[in-house]
Amino acid sequence: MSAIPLPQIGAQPAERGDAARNRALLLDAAALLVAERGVDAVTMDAVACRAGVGKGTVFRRFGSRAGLMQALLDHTERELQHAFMFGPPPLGPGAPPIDRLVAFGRARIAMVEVQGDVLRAAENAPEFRFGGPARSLSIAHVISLLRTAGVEGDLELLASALLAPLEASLVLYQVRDLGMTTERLADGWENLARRVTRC
Amino acid sequence: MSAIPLPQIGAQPAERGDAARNRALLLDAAALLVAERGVDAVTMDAVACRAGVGKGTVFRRFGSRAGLMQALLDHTERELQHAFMFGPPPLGPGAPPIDRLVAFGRARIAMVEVQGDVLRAAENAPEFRFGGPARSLSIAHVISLLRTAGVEGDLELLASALLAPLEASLVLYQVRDLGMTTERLADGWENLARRVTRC
DNA sequence: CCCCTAAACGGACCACGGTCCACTTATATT
DNA sequence: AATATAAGTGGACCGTGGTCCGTTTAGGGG
Repeated sequence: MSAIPLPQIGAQPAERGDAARNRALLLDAAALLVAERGVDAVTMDAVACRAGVGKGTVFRRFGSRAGLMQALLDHTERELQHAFMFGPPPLGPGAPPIDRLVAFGRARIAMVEVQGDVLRAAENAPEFRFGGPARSLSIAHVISLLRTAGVEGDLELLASALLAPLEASLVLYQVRDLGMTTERLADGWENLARRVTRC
Repeated sequence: MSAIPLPQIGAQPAERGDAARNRALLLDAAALLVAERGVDAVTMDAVACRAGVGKGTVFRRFGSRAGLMQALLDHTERELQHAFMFGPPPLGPGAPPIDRLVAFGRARIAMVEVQGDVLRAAENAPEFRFGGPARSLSIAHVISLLRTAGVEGDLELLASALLAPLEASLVLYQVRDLGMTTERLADGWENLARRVTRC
């Protein structure tokens, strides 16, 4: 009897070559569809067809439409994360926490401005929406900033409350249906953040 | 040539008798389904069947599933509106604006506690979600309270930001998936409201 | 009482998200 | 190279929300 394989510890058994290739193919197809026909055209069938694979494969790789959208955002999301963790001030370390917080809010609104539709589509995931890794990191970051700023109280809830008005669906509604500018939204959020962290 | 009918001015041409009867039938059926089998069992087909009408009728009356849910909430929603407009303090007029604001937040969280599922299902309406009458009234109310409290700045955005963390989907996630108690949420929201209106 | 018309009706139909499972294939082991 | 097996694949299938349109009916005016 040989030893149990145990390929990696603490990681999934690694993805098979064809699987990885198909993932890339699917992401390309999806991105292309978004670019040329809008997010509504990103149908699971359409993506599958365009990538030349079966529909089942799309679901196997991404779990759901929202999961696919999430994957589509992954790059941008990581960039933002990297920026506020290691990048230059005021977003990254080095600036006063409140300035970093404000910069963070502005960055997210800017992200909605450019990726709004995909972002909103990704929010339709009962499981990912609030518990996903991106969101969790954001929450943790905001909590940390609040703590550093000396804010007291239930920081977890305060962070949630600060993040809530940055949800893509709300921001898009305010911009597209109410005609608010993103500058106004950003200023409004800064106002909120400063009020919350004041005293 | 006779005068133009003009049944009502400023109102829709009035609903036909059978239409009104069917609306009631459908609402009953939907409420019953919610009560005995949960909100997920409230399928448009199921409601139609149970009410003894065709599916098309459900859509004609309520526009969409979210619209039906909205209608299901109408009574409770009106009650809350009445309470904060005409009811006793601290929710109604007579108490200091900040106390009224806090009471309002608590009331909404309580509403989520009891009608959460329906509320969340009603939120899935691209058009109703933020622009619906209930939401508009809430916004207006909060704006008015903020103004009375002497808060300055972009009150519309501030009100939005205060309402955002009260969204049913978020509250339900915090309660059911994170195990937070509604008391904690209510206290957290009070904390937020007081910080925002402070100074 | 009849007739006319706008409103309401119903259910066939469609598109899409998601599931399932019999079949194929990559890769590790020998 | 042969084999074993877990992973991957594809597309038929399903339920549901939503649309469409030919038919029915309420109810007011003559």
